[in-house]
Amino acid sequence: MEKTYNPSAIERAWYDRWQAAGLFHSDAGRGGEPYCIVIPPPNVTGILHMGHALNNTIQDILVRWRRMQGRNTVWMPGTDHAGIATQNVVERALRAENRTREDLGREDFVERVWRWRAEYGSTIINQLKRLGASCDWQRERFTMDEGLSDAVAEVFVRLHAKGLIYRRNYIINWCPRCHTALSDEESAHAPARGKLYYIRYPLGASGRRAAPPPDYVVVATTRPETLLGDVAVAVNPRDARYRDLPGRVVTLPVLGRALKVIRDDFVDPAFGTGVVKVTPAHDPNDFEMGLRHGLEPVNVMNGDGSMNEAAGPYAGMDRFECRKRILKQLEDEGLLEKVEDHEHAVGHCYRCDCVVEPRLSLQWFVKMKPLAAPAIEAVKDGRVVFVPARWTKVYLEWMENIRDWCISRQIWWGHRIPVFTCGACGKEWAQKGRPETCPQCGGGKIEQDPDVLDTWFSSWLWPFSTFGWPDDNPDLRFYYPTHDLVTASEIIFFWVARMIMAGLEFMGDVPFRRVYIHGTVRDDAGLKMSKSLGNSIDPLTVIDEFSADALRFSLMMITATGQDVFISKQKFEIGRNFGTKIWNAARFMRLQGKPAGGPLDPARLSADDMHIIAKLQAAARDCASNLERCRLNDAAAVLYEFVWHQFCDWYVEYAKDALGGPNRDDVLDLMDRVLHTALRLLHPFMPFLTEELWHAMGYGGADEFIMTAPWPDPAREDALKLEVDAGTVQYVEEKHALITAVRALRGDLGIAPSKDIRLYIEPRDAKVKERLTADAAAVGRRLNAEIAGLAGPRRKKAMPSVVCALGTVYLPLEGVVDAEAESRRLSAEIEKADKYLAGVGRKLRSVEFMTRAPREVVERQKAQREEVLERKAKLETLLKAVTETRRSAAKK
RNA sequence: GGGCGGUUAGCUCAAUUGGCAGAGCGCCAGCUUUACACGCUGGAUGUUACAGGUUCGAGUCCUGUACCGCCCA
Repeated sequence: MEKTYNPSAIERAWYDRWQAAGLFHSDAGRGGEPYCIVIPPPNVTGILHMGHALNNTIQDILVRWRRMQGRNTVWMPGTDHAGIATQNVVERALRAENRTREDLGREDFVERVWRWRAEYGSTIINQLKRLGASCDWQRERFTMDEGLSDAVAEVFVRLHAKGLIYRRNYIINWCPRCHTALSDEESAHAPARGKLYYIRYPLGASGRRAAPPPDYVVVATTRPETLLGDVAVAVNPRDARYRDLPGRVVTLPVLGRALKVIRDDFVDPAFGTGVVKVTPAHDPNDFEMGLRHGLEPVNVMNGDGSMNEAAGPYAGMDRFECRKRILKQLEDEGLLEKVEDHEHAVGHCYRCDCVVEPRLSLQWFVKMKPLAAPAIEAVKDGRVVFVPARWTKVYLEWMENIRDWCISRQIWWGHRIPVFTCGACGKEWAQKGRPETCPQCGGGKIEQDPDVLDTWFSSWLWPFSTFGWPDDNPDLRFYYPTHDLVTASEIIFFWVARMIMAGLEFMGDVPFRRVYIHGTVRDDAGLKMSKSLGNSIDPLTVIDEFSADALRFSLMMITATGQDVFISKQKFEIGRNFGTKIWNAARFMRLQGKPAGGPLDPARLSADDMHIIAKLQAAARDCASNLERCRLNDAAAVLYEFVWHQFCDWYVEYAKDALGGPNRDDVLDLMDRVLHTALRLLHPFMPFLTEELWHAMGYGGADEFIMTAPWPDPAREDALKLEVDAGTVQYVEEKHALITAVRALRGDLGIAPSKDIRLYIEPRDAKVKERLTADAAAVGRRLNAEIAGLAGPRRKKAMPSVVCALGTVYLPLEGVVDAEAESRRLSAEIEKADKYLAGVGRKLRSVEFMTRAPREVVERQKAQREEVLERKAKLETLLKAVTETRRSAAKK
């Protein structure tokens, strides 16, 4: 075995062997208790980033743990077709050839996307394999697969039949670059520093005499180019300033159109001047206002963000250029009163970050309220649980204010909307598959709706479409509902909420029982990692540099449950160093030879043996309970503490002595049992290293794997079920404290670590004396000292000493003692004790504390006071000896 | 504007039901100690953001303030 673990070749080899042995595959026919996770399908155009690494490490840990527990475990993998993103990628490639998708035509373009997918679509899947993800790859699905497409059509037809899908001319979010409608969720609001333009709209003729100057009203807007689509101006009915305005007519600048003045509660008198322009085709609120007042919208923009014929002189111009020109014209005509800085939220396309344009168009929608109601219930009554629980509120808030879902997209890559129109009779209907003839008139000239569906319209079916729905089949019955869903908060509305709705609607049951929402990966400065910021750390680079195990373990150590995680390269040293530590502990054991084996004989166990067994039991228990609660960082920390600090720092060091004595075989055996158990506890976190060591240590045959070894079970394993005496454990802890204290004293006194010294221990009582007698040699070696006596020194004159729980330790260092320093040290200790006693004394003298605090708390305080009093007395005795020594020295 | 989260050691974060605040990293000192310098030993470091309140007792519960972040409108 090498001095340091060399992971790269080893990791690839084990992953291949696991796959070859079929260990990732689950078969419903095998029965048992299922455990199922469906992967949040990564975008087929995606490459692995730290968010994926975190998300999938968590899932893999849960899955590997359940698999070892014997559950029939499946982790369903796959990718989604990412309609807009994938289309963009392929269009970009076409552009390089100076071609457009229109040049190719719809059929050839879609064919071209499939070819792209065949070539590049498995990049992220292969990267997940490098991470160690134990997905059931035989089941890998893609949202455009035949089966999943069938599920999409089935769902559309069912909802359409129920009246839950409708088509409507409505204001939606339009991305002028991707050239399609977006759902509200896909338009991400980002604060933008814009301007607020105050524009004069001349007052026109009304029934009455013209008003005295000024003969205009001032309207404030952030988007002056949309004034071309104005059909009215509005004021709040309670706004006293404009009581006389409604009923009059104003003239739209630039185009000279006559506009009504309407009164509407929506208008905020505090915004701008209190007079707003009403542009129903280009603003959602104006659209609603338009409906209330029967105004005919005027659409002034094309799908690509250029102005259309309704924009008059500005037709054909880009929207931002148009803004500039209009402002120039207004200024020239003296209609631009002023311009203010104005910060406001602007929608951006979540795929291309382009500024989203609210646009009136004919789109398909899903009516959400009826679907939301049961999904709200499912979370309220605990059928679906969020971890951490605070997300419940976020979910419910959104669900209770849910708006209809715009599902049509004006792109080509995706599931085509299964709605058909007869060219002969005009009949429109939804159905699966391609109809030959019109069901009404029998005509054969049939047109399919050109639009495709939102990608999330297939993702929301993922927990059951991947198992073959709508066909009723054994897999679906066995694995559904799944157990845990692991995802990030960004996706709660997009995906989690919709899956719960779909599961209840189409399966009649929730899609999963628990949703674990983990944090966002950020860089060291707290910024979200993103390609555009250039602050991302590539997980593959980390794997190359530190190993997948190091990446996984480090991520878990630093990611507090549900909190955001701050990452720098340096953080991955945690996992790498830990891996090397384990590797070397195992290497040490191997150098010592193999144990004989056989059952554990409690009669042959020393106090240290008992102690490490107790710690192992606690680690196994705490690890499992933390995994149970999704507290993966706590589980990782428990294992780190146990392996490094309990096992390596204390037990292996103890073993170094015991190996030279009569208990050699017992110690070899126990170290082996501990490592054997610890490796299994660690396997979900560090699958590769543990598998490698499992075989290197000979814990399984060539065709056996730690991956499928049983999870440590306290009911079945010798060391785990052994009952350990609490007094023995306490004794060892106190012994460790004594060793640490004496080491510190040596350090204080500047005694070189290599210098052999003698020391006396005056034990607390006979029982401790008996135990220390057996341990004297071992304690001495830990301190590089000889225990010269266990009755205290013969002459109690001044010498460096330290008071411990087990007793007082004396270092007889004739002539070396600096009496003054020793006196200072002891005084400081006494002072500390006094400070503590003062605090406790206050409490114990307080009538309120004594009468109101629970009895155990009072008892604990009393016991602690006794302990500290005793310690103080010992310290005082020591100080007295030092003082006497100093006095006699002074006399000389 | 509404909601949520956060503010604890130099940094990143812990702290079960309220009971004298911990870890990792970093820092300082020492170390060829029978695996490990990706290591070993020891050490220092806190007005728990601020102001009130409840309580025998508050990092923890309540109210308010400030700042940071996220989500929604």
